[in-house]
Amino acid sequence: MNIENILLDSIKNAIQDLYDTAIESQQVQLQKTNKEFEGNITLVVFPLMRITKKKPEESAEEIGNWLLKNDTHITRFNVVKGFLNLVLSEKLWLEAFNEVIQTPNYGFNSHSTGKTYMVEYASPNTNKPLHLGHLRNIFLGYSVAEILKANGHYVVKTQIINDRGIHICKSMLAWQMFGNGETPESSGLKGDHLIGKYYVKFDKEYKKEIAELIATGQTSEEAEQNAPMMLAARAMLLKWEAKDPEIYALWQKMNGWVYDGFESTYQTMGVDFDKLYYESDTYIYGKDVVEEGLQKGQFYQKEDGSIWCDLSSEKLDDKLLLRSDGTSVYMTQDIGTAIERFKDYPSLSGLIYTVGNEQNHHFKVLFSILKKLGHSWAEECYHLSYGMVELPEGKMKSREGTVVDADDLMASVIDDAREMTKERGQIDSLSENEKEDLYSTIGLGGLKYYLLKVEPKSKMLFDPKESIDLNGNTGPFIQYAFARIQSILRNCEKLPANVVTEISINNYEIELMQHILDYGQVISKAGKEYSPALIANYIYDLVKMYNSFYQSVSILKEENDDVRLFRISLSKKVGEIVQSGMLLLGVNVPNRM
RNA sequence: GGCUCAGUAGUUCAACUGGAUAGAAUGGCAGAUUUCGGCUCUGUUGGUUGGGGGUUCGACUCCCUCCUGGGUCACCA
Repeated sequence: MNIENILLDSIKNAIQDLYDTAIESQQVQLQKTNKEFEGNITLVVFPLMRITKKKPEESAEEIGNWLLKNDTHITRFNVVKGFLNLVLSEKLWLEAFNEVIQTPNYGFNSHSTGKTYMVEYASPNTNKPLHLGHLRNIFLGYSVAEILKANGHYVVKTQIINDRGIHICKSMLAWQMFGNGETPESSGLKGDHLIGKYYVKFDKEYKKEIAELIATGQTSEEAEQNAPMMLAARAMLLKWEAKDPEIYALWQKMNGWVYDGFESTYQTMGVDFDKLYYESDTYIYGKDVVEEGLQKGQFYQKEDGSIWCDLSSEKLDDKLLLRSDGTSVYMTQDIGTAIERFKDYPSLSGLIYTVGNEQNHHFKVLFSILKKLGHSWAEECYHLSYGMVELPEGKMKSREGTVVDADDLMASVIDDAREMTKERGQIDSLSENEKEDLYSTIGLGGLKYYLLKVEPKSKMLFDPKESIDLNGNTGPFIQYAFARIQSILRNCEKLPANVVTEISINNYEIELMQHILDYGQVISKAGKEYSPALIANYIYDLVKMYNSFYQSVSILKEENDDVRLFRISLSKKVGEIVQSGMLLLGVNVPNRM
């Protein structure tokens, strides 16, 4: 049962009857009634003025009277300017609510769309540990994958690991020169942190060398090119490409350390992947596709032999795909990798790339080229572009050491949660293990929620103090509401399958039910717009409404049996939605805290 | 310079894609209750939506033009 659809039909009938005109559903504008007026749903009559040929107030009055007479669901109405505010019967709300509590997986699309999407996120370089920017990326990608599943799609979660190139060689070289055989075991450092340490070391020594060369009279560009460290790193890259056994073994060993480190970070984060791609495999992809495109006339060749794609029809500059020496560029591999993924997963409908907004242009070009190559699925590729995370003191800069490390940050929010929960929590009955789980549920929940509640595409400010705050629009605030509901459910009698629909209910309850009825639409919209923020804000509103309701009535002590059971059922349903919605964000909710 | 995205209470974010007097949170101030878990709730304070013009019943939203700040535009990865 969809209340808006019921109203829609009634309104169409009203227009037919009153003005002898058939109208389309799109011409009927319904919205929630503003708080300051009485009513649940409001019809905006301005767009209908052409049909009624009367003043807005008059038209609204006429339609309102017709509805009152002919639709038993409408109990009252009032008109404010061009807005017709309708009050629906309590019974209608309760009937709709009964339907909600009988629907399994309420809000989720229960029948499969048959479509499969691949969501790519994380995609780190293997020369340093993850940082705050990765956290936003990974939480976003993971959440969008969950939201797509809730919409009935199949999802393959993936990442492409940038495991080759000059940056790795820098770490390898520094380790060879200064490492004395240090390992994660011998140093006690996480593998990714160990490698990161040598990447920094490289940079330091390299700068020293540059300074020395400049002192001998070289320009800074010359010095950057000629510094022995850089020459050695380049030489190492060439050896790697030639699969030199010694270098290759070193590369495998050091990457192995990094993967172990990443794995442990992902585990703490609570995210996973279905399929991994490595750049050391994928960097060769794409060349043949480009050659083939040239044959078919989709691309063109310049006199020097370089191959280009003409994108003037898309109002984009032409894009280089193969250099004159025949080597490939980033775009080449991205084209090849996309096509390869469709070979690996023939049922794929589209790809979602979770990548920062500095690559907006890159993906625009990528999708245009894929379309030009005749891949219809290019239409369903999407760049999930997100804004930079900034700190109160400005941007994160690795050179200035202001990068917030992912492992450190997570450990610190969990510590904070421990402190606060010890002071205020009601957790004496929990075992030590359960307590530790709880601290990470709260700490990480706060962090994830904080990073996801902002619209992905806008840049955001990260204030460490605020991220695990307990008040306001925060994860722990929502978790607390859930824990309180669970406390009620522990102390109540068994609930019947249905709620009695002849009881009298108040505005808090109607507002809550109305909001609950929106859940499915919110999930669907969040899926279409790839926006976890919509889910976060929806849950927050739900919890605020519930808290007001909780404060204003008594639930377990209500004497009327039917009303009490209704209020408990309502609480239970709110709890379930909070839990399922938060899980879409990758956030757990605790039974006690 | 070309293209592109953004600019909303002191601060951090919303605004159902053109709808009512632009909403929350936080901060400040003033209250509630001793309960079904106070990590709660209710008031109040705070805005020329960067400036200016236009489109219409109606603009944060669409168009034009300035101002400010990002990003991007490599035979770099």
